[in-house]
Amino acid sequence: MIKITFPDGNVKEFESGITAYQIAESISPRLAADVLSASVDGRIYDLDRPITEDASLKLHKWDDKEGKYTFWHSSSHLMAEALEAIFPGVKFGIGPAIENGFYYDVDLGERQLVEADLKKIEEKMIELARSGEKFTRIDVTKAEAMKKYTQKGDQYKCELIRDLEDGTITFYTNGGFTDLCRGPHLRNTSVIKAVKLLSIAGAYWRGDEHNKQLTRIYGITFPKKSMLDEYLVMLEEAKKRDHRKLGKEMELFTFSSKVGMGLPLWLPKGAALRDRLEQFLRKVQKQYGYLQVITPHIGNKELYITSGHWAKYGKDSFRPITTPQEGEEYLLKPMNCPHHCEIYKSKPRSYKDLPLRYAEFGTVYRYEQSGELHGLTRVRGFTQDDAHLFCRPDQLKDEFCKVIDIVLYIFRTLKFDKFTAQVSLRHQTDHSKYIGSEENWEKAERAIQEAAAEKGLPTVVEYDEAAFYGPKLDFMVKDAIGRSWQLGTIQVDYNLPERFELEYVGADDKKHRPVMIHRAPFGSMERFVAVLLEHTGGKLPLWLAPDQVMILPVSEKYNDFAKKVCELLNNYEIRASIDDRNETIGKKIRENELKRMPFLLVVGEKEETNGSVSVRKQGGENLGEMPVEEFAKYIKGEIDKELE
RNA sequence: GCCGACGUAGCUCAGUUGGUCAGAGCAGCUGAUUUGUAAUCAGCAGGUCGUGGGUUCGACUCCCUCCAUCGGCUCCA
Repeated sequence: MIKITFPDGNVKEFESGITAYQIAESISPRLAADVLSASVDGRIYDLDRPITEDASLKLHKWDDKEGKYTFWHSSSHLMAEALEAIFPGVKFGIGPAIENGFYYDVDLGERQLVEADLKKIEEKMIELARSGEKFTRIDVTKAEAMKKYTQKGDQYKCELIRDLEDGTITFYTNGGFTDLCRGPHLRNTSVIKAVKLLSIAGAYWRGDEHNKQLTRIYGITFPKKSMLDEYLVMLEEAKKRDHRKLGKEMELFTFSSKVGMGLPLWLPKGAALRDRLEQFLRKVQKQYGYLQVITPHIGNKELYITSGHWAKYGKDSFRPITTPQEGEEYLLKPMNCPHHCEIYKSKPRSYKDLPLRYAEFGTVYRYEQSGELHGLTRVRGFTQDDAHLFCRPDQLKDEFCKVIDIVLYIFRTLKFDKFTAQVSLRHQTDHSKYIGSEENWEKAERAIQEAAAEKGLPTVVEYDEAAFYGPKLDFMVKDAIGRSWQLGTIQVDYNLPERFELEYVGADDKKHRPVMIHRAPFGSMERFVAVLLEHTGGKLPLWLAPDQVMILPVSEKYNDFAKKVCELLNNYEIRASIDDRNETIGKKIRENELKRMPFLLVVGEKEETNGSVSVRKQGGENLGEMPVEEFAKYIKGEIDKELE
């Protein structure tokens, strides 16, 4: 008999060799039907794999990450089986489960896969899934494994096997398809009810561009047809929220191939929106003691040799520009920190001066590969909401807390309710690649974690994710339809103070080296606007909306009254304008609704007589007739509420 | 940069095997209408069919080059 410990602490005895599936069955048939895989002592197991020793057991269903992972991983094998049936001789790379679904990298030789083939593969997958093939696991020796794939002529699998340790190699078979795989897998394919292959893409073998490019097929599967439908609706929704589409519709920004790819042009409404965001942040930063600075768009190459960026990024960057007479080399600034360091150095600093917080909406230029550019989220020229805090080591934690406060305030105001923070620390044992003293690193790593804990941030700690110059804290937000985006970042830096020989005179009258914090709560104005658009679907909060109020005269007879209303609202600094086109009121309402106008004011004979407006809120809610002044106060009140 | 897809009017998109196929809706302009909470009517104007070459009696349609866009890969100070 063996003892099985359940997540709730319960312990039950079972015969040795029992499987997770049998245990689930013993609890309830319903559970047995739902369970997809299990964790045995923290390692994921197939349901039919015998358990022979005392262990802790956790059963995974569709709702668990592990359950989905198993489901999709098995789905990728199912797809592989279908591919082999349709395209005999296909060679396989790797086929893992990913966050949303799975993919398989395959080598189809000379054959070209097109989108139309996906349908065929889907159908084959459904057919195979229906037949309820079992997944069976066998242990094989390295030699056997090698032999099989050498015979099959699949050099990719051979390469994978070469790196594996003998005695740990397993094969999984479903139907006529056998794959090198660690597992775990579903018991059989019949639980896969809905299949959608989403796209085809190229992917280098092992992610190395010197290797052959394989065909990557992305897909997703579900245990219920209705779940697939929901997922497809979500994808449609995501398409509607695409910031590139919204940016065009709302006339916020555009691109021009003549200006250059990845170089956004902000249109008047977009520029105004961005300006409001900047003012918002400026105001908060002022309260937190930041000092606004301005630095030029270019910097002498020497500056970047000093900072080390030239050595590390120079060759992959925009080439330097040269002065015609002296031949001096200048770089378009790829970051603001070196400039800010020189501001720090502009005069001797005392410990009493610290912390010093320099903020700048600094526009930077970075060369990104052409294929990597994407709307406003990946561009070649962008403006960071940058600031550099120079402080004493003992001030680090406090400064960190304050930065977190700013980030949280921004998230709260802009209704990013779901977020997490990633703490990126050094490799747990190997510290050879990091600059800065052991003592300072420990202090900083502790400071970040304590600050995050004090502020109640939900955090995930990742080792070996720190930059060589310091640990960092990155913020991830979830948008309204559940997608994750990385926004702000806070980074500790020991490198630049060293390289720029930054100093302050301590209370002991000796020279000390300050610590630097880089931080950008938005990340960049471009990226933030993009995420905000996708989060809100274009329905921006009132205080940010490019237009807040549209006045709709019932007919041209009331244009003069509309003008008066508009002026009055403008005097209250409300962004109002008049739709005085010669159109029916119905059409004006429809079009302004489609433009997501927050408030529509209908004015006609009744309103002119009463000096009032009839208020319609975006979406159709009718707030009724009210005096113009009252509406002005109402809307100001709504804006104040948003900014509380 | 690499692989694949795609590029027709300001926008969204039709255009069959190369031969009345240069089209529609919206937007724009002109006129009529003077409108009460999601599309009033009529007319007009808009495109070297991304670019450059080639095949052909004839190319939006077939082939090649380049450019841009989209989906990925790789990278991200």
